[in-house]
Amino acid sequence: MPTSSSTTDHTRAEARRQQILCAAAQCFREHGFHGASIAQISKSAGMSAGHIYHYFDNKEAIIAAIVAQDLEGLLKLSAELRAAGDIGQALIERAAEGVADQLDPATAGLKLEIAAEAARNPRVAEIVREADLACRRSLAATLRAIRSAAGHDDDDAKIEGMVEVLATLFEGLLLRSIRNPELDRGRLVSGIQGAIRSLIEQA
Amino acid sequence: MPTSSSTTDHTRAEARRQQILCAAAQCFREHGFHGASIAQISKSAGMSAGHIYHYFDNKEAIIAAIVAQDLEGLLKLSAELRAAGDIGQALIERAAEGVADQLDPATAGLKLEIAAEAARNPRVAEIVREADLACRRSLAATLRAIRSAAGHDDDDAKIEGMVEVLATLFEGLLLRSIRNPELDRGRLVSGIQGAIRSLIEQA
DNA sequence: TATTCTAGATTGAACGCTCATTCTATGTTA
DNA sequence: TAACATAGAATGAGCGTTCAATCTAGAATA
Repeated sequence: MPTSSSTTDHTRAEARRQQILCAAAQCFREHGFHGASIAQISKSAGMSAGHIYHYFDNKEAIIAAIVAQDLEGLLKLSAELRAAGDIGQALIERAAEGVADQLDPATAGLKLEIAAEAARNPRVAEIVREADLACRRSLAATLRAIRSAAGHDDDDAKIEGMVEVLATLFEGLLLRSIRNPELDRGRLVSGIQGAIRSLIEQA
Repeated sequence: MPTSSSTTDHTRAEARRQQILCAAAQCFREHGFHGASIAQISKSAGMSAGHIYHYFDNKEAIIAAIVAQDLEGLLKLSAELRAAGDIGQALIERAAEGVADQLDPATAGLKLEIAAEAARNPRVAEIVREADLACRRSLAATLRAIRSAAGHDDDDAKIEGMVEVLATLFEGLLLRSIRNPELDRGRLVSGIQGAIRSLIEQA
């Protein structure tokens, strides 16, 4: 049964790859992309350092895979949002979850690391910008639906501006959780919700 | 004249220190805290690697000094704001400058690097959080003045919530400039100004 | 003024270590 | 047996850091 055996191999290899990515994500979170070593990652993944190179060409490829994996979650979330029934209500309700998510210091650290790396590594920048573009498109469609349901007729530029402000708001949370870890999360959630509401209800 | 000679020495040493910090900031911007080496920094500063250790105990001390220096600018800006005549108007006007500043990719990269480092390095985290606290206090006093001039009587928690939303908005810009470098800056400025206006005019 | 003294500025080589990566050899499985 | 999985040692480069040796320029001395 050659098909099944090849499938098994593929599955096993894929599992091993995932194991490396998981270990790498943890190491990157703890020490940063350049602070984490292959030795640390391999130890955390339970295999030899050399063996890592059976699955990834080099360290940068691991970084790129982590970045891509992290941004996939972002795309999935924005797609879910667009599929909701009452989109306007969903946007504000899901905002609460989204805010809580962004305020988790464990994930925030890695996301900031990714952004900082994107500022100097063109390979990472490309991945990040591609995901951002897809996310903005999805969010723009969502906002357009909300606005036209409320009787507004906006041009593209206006919608794009609203998307940027919304994105700014969400991404700022990543820094807040680190700069002020004792912040009142509940109050911040309702503050953000208020800001979103007045954003989408503006003239 | 022993006093003058000692002063000269002190000035020279301080200049040399600053020279190192300037070179380090550039290297950190280009390669990150852990990607930049002492050899690179010393070369960029025009001195030997060993000589750096006359001015700083180790690499982490350089990082800490860069962080402290970067955050000083933040504190200065928030102090200036509080000293303005019509504070409310000043806040919105200065926001334009502030947004443009945050959107400069050269500085944004270093600031994100600092935040990411703060997420895992307690020494850096302490510096960052101290500066954030001072900044929030200053901003809270500013907002309180604006609100009470407009006839609102807010409790501390409400003001703190507004401060957090404002901070979230500004800090989000650091990520936007990297994730979407072609964004329409003019439109984003007015979008942010609108959000600030409705934030400080809320019920 | 000419000479010596001195203390800080500065260098460049050297240290021990860790890095990312490669290579070789040995299991393992089908 | 053939192909893949895995380990672990080896490699050369680069790391942060130290240190003994020089340079420099002003102070003290004569």
